Amino acid sequence: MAGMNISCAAQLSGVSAKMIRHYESAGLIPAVARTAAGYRSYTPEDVHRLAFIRRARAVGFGTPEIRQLLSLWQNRQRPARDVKRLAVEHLQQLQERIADLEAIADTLSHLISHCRGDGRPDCPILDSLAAEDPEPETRSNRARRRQASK
Amino acid sequence: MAGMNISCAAQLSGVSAKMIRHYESAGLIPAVARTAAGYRSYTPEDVHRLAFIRRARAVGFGTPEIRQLLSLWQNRQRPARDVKRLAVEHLQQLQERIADLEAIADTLSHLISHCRGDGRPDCPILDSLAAEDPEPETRSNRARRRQASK
DNA sequence: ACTTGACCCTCCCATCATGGGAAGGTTTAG
DNA sequence: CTAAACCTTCCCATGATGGGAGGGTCAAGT
Repeated sequence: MAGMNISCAAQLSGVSAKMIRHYESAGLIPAVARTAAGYRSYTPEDVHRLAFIRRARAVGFGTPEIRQLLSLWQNRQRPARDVKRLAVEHLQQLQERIADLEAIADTLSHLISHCRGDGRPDCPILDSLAAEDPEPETRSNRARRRQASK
Repeated sequence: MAGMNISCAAQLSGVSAKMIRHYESAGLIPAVARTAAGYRSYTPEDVHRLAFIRRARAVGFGTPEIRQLLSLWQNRQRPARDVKRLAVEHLQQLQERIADLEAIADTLSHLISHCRGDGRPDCPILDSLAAEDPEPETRSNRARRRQASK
């Protein structure tokens, strides 16, 4: 019945109007109904779908994964296995990113702890960045090796 | 003397030719010398600077921070304090991102552990994403609160 | 000398999620 | 009837990175 405006749908779903249009153009949500004047008109179901997307994004899923999640959600016959596999893969990616960031943070805090940080110019942080030889263990390093070993 | 080609500089510095041009247009490195034909010509110093940038990026610094690091590096009179402050701020950001990702990963692995993942369709992961009410603790949540409390 | 392959150049486009903003039409309350 | 508050589409920007097209250049082999 009462279709609502995009800004109303935005408030109810917690997704900005900007992003709602974006998701529509990205095909995450089907094109909704329009009023005579061309205004988008949302049903509560549309809003529910948008909120689903918001929550999926909040746990870090990207557009392609969300697309799959939505289709699994719609499908009453889905095997929970498929959902779980998707989630586990995503979790592994998250854990990789966390490990990468932690390695970086460790390197950095190591450097920081060796820097007196007073008014004098000598600083092991800059020294390390300027170092000729040693290539420290970094994300891009390991990513490169991962690539190479594929 | 022997200025080198961009691909040579790329190999020596570990920065792709693509990114070298990019850093130049972004102003991270001054425009280098050109041959008569317009080819960029790099000195060992240029390469050193590029490698500095690569290492700075490897510990996660972004363009603006690297800009500052480079100018501190050039400046023989810099106080180590300034370098350290930059690094500490960056480390804090890293730790925030790590905490955010860990919160997400925790939520996700919690959901996963409750999903049998067999051939049947009921799945707490989808249920949670479709949930009407409870808004789980997420990065965007806290970021929003941080914004709001500023 | 001439061809060929390996370079180099500059632009443009795409990613991913998000927002800013302009130009212009619509609706609604005063 | 007007002004505010909507709505629409389209373009641009972020940040790091790569792909590719179209076109010029250089070095080595014939």
